[in-house]
Amino acid sequence: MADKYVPQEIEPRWSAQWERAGANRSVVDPKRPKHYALTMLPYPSGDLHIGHWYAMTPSDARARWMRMRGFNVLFPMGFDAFGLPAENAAIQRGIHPKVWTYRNIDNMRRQLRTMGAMFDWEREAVSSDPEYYRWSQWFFLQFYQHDLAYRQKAAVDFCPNCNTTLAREQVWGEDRHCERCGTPVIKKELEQWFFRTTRYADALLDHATIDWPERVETMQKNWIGRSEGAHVTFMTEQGDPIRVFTTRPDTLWGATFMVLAPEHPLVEKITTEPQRAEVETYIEAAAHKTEIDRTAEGKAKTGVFTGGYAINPVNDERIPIWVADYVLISYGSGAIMAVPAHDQRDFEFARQYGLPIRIVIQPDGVNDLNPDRMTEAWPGEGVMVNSGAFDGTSARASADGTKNEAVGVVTRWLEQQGIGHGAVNYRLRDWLISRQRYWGAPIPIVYCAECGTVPVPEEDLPVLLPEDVDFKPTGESPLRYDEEFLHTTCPQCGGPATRETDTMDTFMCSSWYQYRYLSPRYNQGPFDPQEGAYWLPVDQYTGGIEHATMHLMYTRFFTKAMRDCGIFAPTEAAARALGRDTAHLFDEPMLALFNQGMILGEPRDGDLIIAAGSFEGGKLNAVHIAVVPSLDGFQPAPGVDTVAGEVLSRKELVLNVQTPDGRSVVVDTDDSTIFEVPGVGEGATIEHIRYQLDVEKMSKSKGNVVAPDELVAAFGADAVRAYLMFAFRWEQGGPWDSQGIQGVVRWLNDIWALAQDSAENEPGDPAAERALRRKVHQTIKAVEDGLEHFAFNTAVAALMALRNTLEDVRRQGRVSRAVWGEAIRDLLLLMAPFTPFISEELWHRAGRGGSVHAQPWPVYDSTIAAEDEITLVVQVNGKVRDRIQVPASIGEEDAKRLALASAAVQRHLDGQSPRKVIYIGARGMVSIVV
RNA sequence: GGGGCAGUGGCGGAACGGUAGACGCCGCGGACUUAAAAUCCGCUGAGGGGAACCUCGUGUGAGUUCGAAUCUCACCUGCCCUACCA
Repeated sequence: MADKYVPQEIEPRWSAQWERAGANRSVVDPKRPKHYALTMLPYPSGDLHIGHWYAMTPSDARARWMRMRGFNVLFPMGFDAFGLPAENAAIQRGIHPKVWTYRNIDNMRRQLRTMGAMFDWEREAVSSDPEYYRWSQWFFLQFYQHDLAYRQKAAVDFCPNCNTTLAREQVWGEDRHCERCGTPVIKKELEQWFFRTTRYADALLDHATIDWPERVETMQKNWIGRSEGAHVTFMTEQGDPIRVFTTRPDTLWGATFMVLAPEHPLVEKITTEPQRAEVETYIEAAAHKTEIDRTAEGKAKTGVFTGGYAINPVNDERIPIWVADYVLISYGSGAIMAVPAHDQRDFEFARQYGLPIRIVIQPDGVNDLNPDRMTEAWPGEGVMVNSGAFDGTSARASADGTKNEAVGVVTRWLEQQGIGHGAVNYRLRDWLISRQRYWGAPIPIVYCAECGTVPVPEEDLPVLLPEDVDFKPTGESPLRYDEEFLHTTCPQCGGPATRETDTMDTFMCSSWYQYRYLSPRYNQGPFDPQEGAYWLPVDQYTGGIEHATMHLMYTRFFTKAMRDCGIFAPTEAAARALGRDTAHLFDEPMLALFNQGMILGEPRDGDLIIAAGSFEGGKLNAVHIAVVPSLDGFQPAPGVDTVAGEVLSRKELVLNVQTPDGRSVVVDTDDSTIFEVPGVGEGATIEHIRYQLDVEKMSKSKGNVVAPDELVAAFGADAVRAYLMFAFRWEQGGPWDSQGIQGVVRWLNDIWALAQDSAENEPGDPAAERALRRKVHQTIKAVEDGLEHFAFNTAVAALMALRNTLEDVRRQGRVSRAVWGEAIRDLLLLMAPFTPFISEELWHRAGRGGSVHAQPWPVYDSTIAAEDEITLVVQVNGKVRDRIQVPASIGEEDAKRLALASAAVQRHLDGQSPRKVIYIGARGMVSIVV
């Protein structure tokens, strides 16, 4: 009889042993195929969350499996260590961001080690280390030299709570709130640094060479928002050009007015004196309106007439120019030609202000679209009318795939006339990387009165982040008030100069971490070309979907920009020397991507309570509240008002209680209310009352956080890993179920006993032995398929099923010691990626040499897995009517004969003769049609 | 408004167009125990029947097929993304 399975004893022992032996060290080995597995790096918030386990341990299982299959696997880990929470903690608790961050990293490193993941800690990278951000700064300089970084004054999104600017991608939702803190953003005119992501818009649209989820590709495509059309130049009466972008040049003859965005630079010039006051008031109001205000007004469009006019270049018509905030300065040129008959927004605006509507596309089958009676614009197909020489031109999709033939016809004409030309416009904007915060990598630029904007020379990097600063957020970078940091000398002329005081968006750091992992201490460049030549690119990336249009776009941009700056040149040369095909090797950072889902909080019932007090209106002012196990037999006491029911929610001192008849009653408490909660004793407070929780994200304030440390202490890391992989579809996630883990705990206990048992039944029964080996090989196949397709749940289920078989075999005791041992050996190998500790311990106890993790993966043999008897399923008119055990080798004739001979089948045939008999050998099925 | 994904037992979830509900949780019955926990055995989609067995059943309605959870169309519900994008 074996001792008890005590994961708390086994796991730390093997962790230490693996570390001593360097078991997870990955080194370049050109003789072996490489596999670079990567999971998104965590922010060091202080505590490892169950979500980290959910993201990382299945990735680890897959990486381990790849290693057992003979790949040289790199699976690194690090920390995305710059960012706002450190600064907020500093302000709230008076701890320096650096101290806070590195303390958290120490703790998380310890927690990560309990996971049993095959992280190669010698490759750990921390983005806030000077030796890391030195290279973040270096990349900035490379991009600056290649005209991929520029500084511009622009109306940028600013979060007044975080006191910093945000990239467009970090502004979320209808009310345009900050991605971090939820505060609605405002617009600010600031000089900021940008990366030219738009230069790569078309390249980023192309996902042909990568195997990424369709969902991510779609989100990126929508985000980039490519639209084809034309640029057309209108002239103001004063002779200033206004360039507009339109996807419908075929509707140019229907333009009855123009609209400029309030921020458009020409507004001031074209506004006439009588209109000036009104226009300025409107612009002022628009600038101060938040997005909430705008949507609160409903969809009603507002605007004012400038008094100015433009000439429509296609027909020389004089049309009024308006200002309206439905035209955005950030899209296209910030000016539009308005065609109310064929654009819904323009239509609404025209109706609002009584502007003319002219039909220029006549829909098919309608010969009289009337501008006075239309209730909405006609954006669809038809034929051009009221368009001079173009009348009669078809504005419909054509057979060759063109969406609208007239667009091409008109665009060619515009080009001949020199009025306009075909153009492509993108929704994507350049990436704003300046942040007015302290805890980030300083932008390596100095400003000199003589020389202007001067990049810091590479040899002067890193521009160190000073530690002794006052980092209260003011809306300007705290570095601005650090005199020592601010003042420097110009690298070009040696004269006095000031430093750029903004720091870089932390997405900059995480855009290239996959490269730093290769050689985190390398000091001749961001990464060692020798390492890169072997490991790059990342073969399998895993992480959440929430970064689809942020991190996952930035890192693709970064890699393409690095390639075009020549940064991969030495790596490419080294790769060629290794015999690798380098064509397109550095076009994309990650070849395959898989997104896992999220673990949600556990739904929970509220406490049942009986509250006594007095009613005031519909509200009970409670004097006494008792938590009870059941409301059965509850009788209201005479003389006092009582409420009995389940606590649905709590807001400070107020409870919302649902009574058994389904009513919901408000129960108010105060300091004098007495609480009686079983297990708490005297001094119970409202804090002890549990209320119902719906399924939602885990968060400390909701009290539904699952702490992995506690789970590991109670059940062991193997059980936590296996449960996370077993209980959910990985891509979907779901609510935590604290009872479900018992299933894997039982499984591991059973495995513990089985693996140390021996069958003393010599000689074994050949049929039973063949059956056992068959089941083992069927399991090999199932586990492989599961790992291959990220279906970890079915892989673990197959291993549990194998446990059930082994239990049966042990009970019946008909296999020899050798066959049993072989089954256990394969079982441990199959379990090793999922539950590395128990597998290693049992491997060791079985007296097998080396580490289970260094063994080759068992080879699946389909002949061993093949059944020698199958269940022949017989259908009559599509319904299963009989199941007959037959040899697997059965032929079509025999199967049909047996099927027709079946008593059950004969009964259902009811004397009729079959019209058709279908045999599906691969399915072991006969289908009889009457 | 636009785009995407998903609806299967009490629950998490399985099912190359071919035996629906693998595997597990919960629950129920039994064994062991002074008792409980743990463990072990059995049952566990719904309805009918003593039983063999029969009927119904994968959000709803149609269709394709010998055969549909799976494919097609329409609808309902939920979730996610996006949104004056010219």
